[in-house]
Amino acid sequence: MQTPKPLSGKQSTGRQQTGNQQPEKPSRKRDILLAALDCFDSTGVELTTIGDIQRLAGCSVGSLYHHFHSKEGVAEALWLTLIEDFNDTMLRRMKKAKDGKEAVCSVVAGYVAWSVRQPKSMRYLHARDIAFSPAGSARKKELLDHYIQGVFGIFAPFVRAGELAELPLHAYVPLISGPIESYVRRWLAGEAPTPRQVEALFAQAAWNAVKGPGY
Amino acid sequence: MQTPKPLSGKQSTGRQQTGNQQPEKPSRKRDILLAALDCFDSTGVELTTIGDIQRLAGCSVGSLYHHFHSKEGVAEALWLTLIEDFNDTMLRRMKKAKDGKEAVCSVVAGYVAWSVRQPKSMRYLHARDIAFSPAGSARKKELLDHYIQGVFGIFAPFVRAGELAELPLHAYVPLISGPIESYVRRWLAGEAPTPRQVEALFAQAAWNAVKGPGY
DNA sequence: CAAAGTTCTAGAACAATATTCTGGAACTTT
DNA sequence: AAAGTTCCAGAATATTGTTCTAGAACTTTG
Repeated sequence: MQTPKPLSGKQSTGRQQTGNQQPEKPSRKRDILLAALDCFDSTGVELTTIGDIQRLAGCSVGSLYHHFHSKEGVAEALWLTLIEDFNDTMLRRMKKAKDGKEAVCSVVAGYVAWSVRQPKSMRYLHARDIAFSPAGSARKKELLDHYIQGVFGIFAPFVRAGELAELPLHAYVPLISGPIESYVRRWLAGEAPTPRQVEALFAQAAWNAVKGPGY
Repeated sequence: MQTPKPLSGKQSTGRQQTGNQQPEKPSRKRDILLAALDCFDSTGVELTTIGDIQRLAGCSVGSLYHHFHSKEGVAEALWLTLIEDFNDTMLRRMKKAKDGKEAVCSVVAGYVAWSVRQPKSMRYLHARDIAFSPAGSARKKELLDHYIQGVFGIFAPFVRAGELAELPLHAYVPLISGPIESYVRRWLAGEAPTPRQVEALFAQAAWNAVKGPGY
């Protein structure tokens, strides 16, 4: 039902609507990523064929390869797009926190909220083992650094104030989000009930794990 | 350099040593899995070709397809083999614990020890998104149930004794092993120093998260 | 506003890779 | 020791990823 039209008329060949360069609506490129997520989630990246994506996105092979270098390229771009959205959402949420405990809890709550809102995306972020290209790898590092820096900016004051304990730098994230991450992973695999049930419990545990000596 | 020999002589065609049905040494099948782990770890499952595995294992295509149905079949078998070994190792270790705290700490220590001993294996268990066949899926569930049951058998007494808090069933594992799992994942990705440094800290945090009210 | 340039799309041609198939060797069983 | 089974090799085949050519829609420039 996708592209039975011959290349004669002017129906749907070439660009459709491009006048708008606003944040949302590059359309084709986005369609492809969306379709890819669906395919990858249901079939797995390995078993998903270019044809599957192309068919679901309603585009041609050429179009797909114009926007992305390869199948791995699609997988990579999708991962980077999702992680960027996830990071931004989390940071925005953390910034609203008034004290250390609120900040810690916002991480747990944010993680659950984003996962519940887009389970396929979180499953993809979790499960996917991507062979990053040099460029993709650089972009990934860039995003990671930006996120780390943001988190650091938010939490450092609380550590200085003694609200949070002084721990090895790399210990904070696992201590705070490790449990909920682990739980959500199981939930997404169908092995546990909704994370809403344990959200408060895990937030409290996270706070206990990193709170300062006086609290 | 692998198989330049013609099929004339009697050098290396057919079976080599099969007299021993002991736990270790099915040789060919094992060779293939080992080679696959190396390839998958360095190149990623997607980009690894049958030829790569075959070449590294020093076997023919036919042999590979005799033991496994497909490339995904190799990936699946490898995953199941590794998770089984991991589960057994962990259970054996947990069983030695004399009290609740020892049991909890043994999980963290065991997780680190296994990961340090075979980083490639743990990286594969983590990263790999497998499209399980019906049979593989069943086997996976079987292994999971067996493990859960084992863990339950070990921890239940401590819960009854009040050493461990009474929590939602699915909360224990994430609370205990979530943080170290998360940390090890980062370490394996080259984003954090050796887990030995935080092992004690994380064990303590795990204990705090699940210990009973009186402790 | 027309012409040249650019981006985007389509689908056929091509290349790489996964899988099947045939023949035969080594081992096992009777 | 003969029949049956498991295992292995490599060529043949099928599937799927990627490249290529042509042309449509949009953008820019004179």
